[in-house]
Amino acid sequence: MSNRDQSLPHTVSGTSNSGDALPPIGEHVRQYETVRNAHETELIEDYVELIGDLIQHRGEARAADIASRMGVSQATVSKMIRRLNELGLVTSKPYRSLFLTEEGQKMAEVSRARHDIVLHFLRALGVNDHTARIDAEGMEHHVSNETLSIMQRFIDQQTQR
Amino acid sequence: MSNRDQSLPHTVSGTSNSGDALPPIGEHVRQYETVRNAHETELIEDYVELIGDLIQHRGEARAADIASRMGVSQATVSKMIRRLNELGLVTSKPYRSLFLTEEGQKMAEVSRARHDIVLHFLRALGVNDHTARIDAEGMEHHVSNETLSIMQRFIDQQTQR
DNA sequence: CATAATTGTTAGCCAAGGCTAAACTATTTG
DNA sequence: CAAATAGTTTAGCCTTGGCTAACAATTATG
Ligand SMILES: [Mn+2]
Ligand SMILES: [Mn+2]
Ligand SMILES: [Mn+2]
Ligand SMILES: [Mn+2]
Repeated sequence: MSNRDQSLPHTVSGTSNSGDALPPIGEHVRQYETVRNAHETELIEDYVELIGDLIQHRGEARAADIASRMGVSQATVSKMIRRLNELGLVTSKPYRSLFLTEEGQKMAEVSRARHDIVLHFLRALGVNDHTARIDAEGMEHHVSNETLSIMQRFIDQQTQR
Repeated sequence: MSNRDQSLPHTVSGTSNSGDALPPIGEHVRQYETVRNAHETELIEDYVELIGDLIQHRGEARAADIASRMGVSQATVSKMIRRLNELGLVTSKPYRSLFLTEEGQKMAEVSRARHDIVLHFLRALGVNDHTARIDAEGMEHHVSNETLSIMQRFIDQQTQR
């Protein structure tokens, strides 16, 4: 299993992390930093997006539904809702269902739009719907606007042809 | 996936999270679960991959280099190395540089191969190299094997034409 | 070769995101 | 309408992944 053999014959197209020298330190740091930053907002975005979806499709967002859809305990959801509250993304009265603030709605919208682009892109690429949904749920938080608009272009090309 | 949807004029290509009913609970849970699982191994993979790269390009992997490339304190790296040790991925003697175990090398290889495919794919798609590197660093951990092999196919098509 | 600089480790702190168990509130139903 | 059920919150625990400060070891240098 050495790494300078022919084990990856097809990836010849250009620069690669394995074949190349390491990136300059500054850029390398920025890569990891960007990922760390994304991870700080990921879960929040997923919650807000889900709350928006529940309101839209079910009329209301209740903590129990969030818990069962996320596959997580109600206690976990309750704690998270307090955080979302402190962040000014939702409003909630005790034992009542949730509402998104203006800011929360904005975030839900942006997140859902991005999520949809990634999902549609994967499907346009030829990925099976089930897999595409799973991959999109994680990928969506790590896709730059530049990549997003290229994905959108790709979707448009694939679908109107 | 459900149908009966006439909203969303531009996203016509198929099912969308926003226009559609919510996914069945079981599948929805699996999406989030997959992301949570990925997040458990992400950092580990990045460390191991970086250690492999440092050994390959610099001859050795020292904690200080890891810290400066990851943009993180030496204490953080030291703590993480203990974990990698416990996981059987690296061997290390105090104040000495690091080595990957068999298992660590395997993980480094797999991670790097996957990372390369994602990076090459983004570049083949038309994403600027700098952006592609940043996006790939996060996306790589959320891409299924199915999607990976479709990406590889895409790369091949783009480059030999 | 003694000291300075660099590198690595340890201790102790913090926030996030999980969990279970127990208490509390609201809703449904006999 | 009282009791049972369902939903929500709180308390307290755990792990991960950051940090700073203090200390220890190694390596470089005058
Ligand atoms: Mn997501
Ligand atoms: Mn992620
Ligand atoms: Mn990587
Ligand atoms: Mn990565």
